[in-house]
Amino acid sequence: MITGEVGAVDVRALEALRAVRSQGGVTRAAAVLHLTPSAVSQHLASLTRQAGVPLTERVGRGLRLTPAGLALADAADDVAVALERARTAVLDAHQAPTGPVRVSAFSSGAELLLPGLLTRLEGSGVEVECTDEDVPLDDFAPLTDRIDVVIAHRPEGELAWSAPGASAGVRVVPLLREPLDVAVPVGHPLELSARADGGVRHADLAGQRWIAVKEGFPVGEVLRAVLAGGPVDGEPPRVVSRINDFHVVLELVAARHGLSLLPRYTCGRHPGVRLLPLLDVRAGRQIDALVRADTAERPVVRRVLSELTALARKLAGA
Amino acid sequence: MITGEVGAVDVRALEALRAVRSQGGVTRAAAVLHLTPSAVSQHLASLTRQAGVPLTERVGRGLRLTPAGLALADAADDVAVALERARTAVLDAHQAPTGPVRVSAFSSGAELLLPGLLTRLEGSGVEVECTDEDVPLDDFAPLTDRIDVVIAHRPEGELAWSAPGASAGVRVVPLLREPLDVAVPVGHPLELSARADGGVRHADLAGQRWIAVKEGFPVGEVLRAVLAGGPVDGEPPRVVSRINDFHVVLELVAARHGLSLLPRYTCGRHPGVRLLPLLDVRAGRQIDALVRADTAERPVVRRVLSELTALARKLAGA
DNA sequence: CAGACGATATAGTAGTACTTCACACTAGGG
DNA sequence: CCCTAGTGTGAAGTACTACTATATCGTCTG
Repeated sequence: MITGEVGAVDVRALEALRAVRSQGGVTRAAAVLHLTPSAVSQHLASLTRQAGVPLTERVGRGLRLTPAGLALADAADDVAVALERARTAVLDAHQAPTGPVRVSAFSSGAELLLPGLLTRLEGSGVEVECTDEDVPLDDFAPLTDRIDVVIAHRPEGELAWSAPGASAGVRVVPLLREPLDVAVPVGHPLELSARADGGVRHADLAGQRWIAVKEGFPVGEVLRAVLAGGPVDGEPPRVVSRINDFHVVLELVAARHGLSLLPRYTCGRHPGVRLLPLLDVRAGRQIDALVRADTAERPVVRRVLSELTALARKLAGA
Repeated sequence: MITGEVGAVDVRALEALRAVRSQGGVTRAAAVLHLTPSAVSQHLASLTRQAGVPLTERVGRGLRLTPAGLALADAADDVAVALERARTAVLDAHQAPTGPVRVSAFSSGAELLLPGLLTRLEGSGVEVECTDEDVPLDDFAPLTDRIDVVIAHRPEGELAWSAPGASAGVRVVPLLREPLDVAVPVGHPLELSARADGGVRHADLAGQRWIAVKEGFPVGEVLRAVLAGGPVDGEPPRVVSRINDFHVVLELVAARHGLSLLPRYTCGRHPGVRLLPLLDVRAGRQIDALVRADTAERPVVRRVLSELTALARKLAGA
């Protein structure tokens, strides 16, 4: 027997491994687990000792899971799911799903979905605790360690949420697709030309000044893709501002400081701004709910998800 | 919040619940877990407290799982499987399957299969630890808590191993079917009549004296069923002895103390006994390997099982 | 080269998971 | 009938192990 340490693999150690994978480091993993980095490190050491194979490798001053570590983490996902199923099997079976659920959304998604969600769950015993979390694309998945249901958005078509392994064990529940329109101030030449046509075309966008979101944030790539459909009129498009809050963007557009690409349902009500559909380019964002596989087993969470999808269906239909 | 106890369900408590189900009691469960009954009882209490629903109910001076308890135990099976998968994922991945495996068989099955199994695994690094365990039909499944691979037999056709819940979480790997023949001493009238016919018929068995196995043991029911095909010649068949060891039975048959129903492959080599096939009644026993679902995930165990099935195929073909 | 930050190692501590022991209850016999 | 042998359960004690606190080492940044 070469195996230095025999005995059942510890579930908490597996939990630590999962956290390290999703958070990308011992320190942050420790944070979401409410532990000290030392404890997490010891868990990793214990697992590594049992495996005989290194599960982590140093990269810079940080840490990364080896292929073996990733494999074990995947297995750990199944363990977590099975455990949650066990708890659900009886522990919550006899009573209606109730209790606290942490839900987050990026700000415009929060406006769109959270009020309706709260209304639907009023008096149901489900206590939705809301947060707004607007983060770069790659940072959505790790949030699921702290937050049960993460409402996130991404440029449509992209696989996304497929980060190196950070999003393993995270389930993606598609909610709705929201088209992105060109936002122009009332009275803008494009508005007039669009009145006949029903929208604008790629070629119409020549020489405009644009307001985009900050680098790395979800919808930013879409604007770049639309404009890069070919240098418009030979002249490269200019991005004059980078603003994340759509309300600010709307005000800037209304004040004729530039155009922008904005989601239709969320931004369609500003009196000084018209949203003009893009006729020859397909532009949109996909809104998803991100849930960890084990979290998704909790009946309360399932309830919240079903309300969310129902709500989204209604919104997309209207 | 009514939930008195919050916090993750303990895997060891689930393990205890599983053992109580399969062993049918706290004391025996404690034995297979290498714990005291008190510890097991406390685990049950902990789970019950979290569930809010009683998981066990008293019956006589013993104990039985409630439906809720059975449901939770089923979920616990999945947890155990997931954990074993996790361990396998890495811990044993890099090395060929090796190590100790406990295998048991009922005595005649042991004769039939164990020598071949040991030969096939010679020098493979798999250390097969053999035991012979000949127990009543219902007691085979619980053995899987102490023994990795339990080779058992049952009257063919019966679902069997479907005891109240004791066999939940136990996988059945069919090995081979062995016909049961009528054993007669050489020179017996039936032997002569069978020479032309190729076997005996139900009607031929009138008025014979029979040697059966003890009450409750696997093949006993088959003899009863064969003879009960209708009172043979009006006269009810007489069972004069109850012997479990087939070698003893063979000696008794050879010494003309009665006939018996014996498995063909295992008992066909005695010089003083002829085995005559039953022509108009289908009689046989099914030989299976019983393995707990989580145990079956261990690579060494899978190796042993694959060798066993291969060996059985070869035997059935010959 | 400081200095900040990340992971890890060691020693100490607090909690918990078990055992031990004592008890309550049921079943079966003398 | 009581008595014994069996069952599961509860309370107190103990040993362990899972975590924290603290210190150290390595790596990137200004």
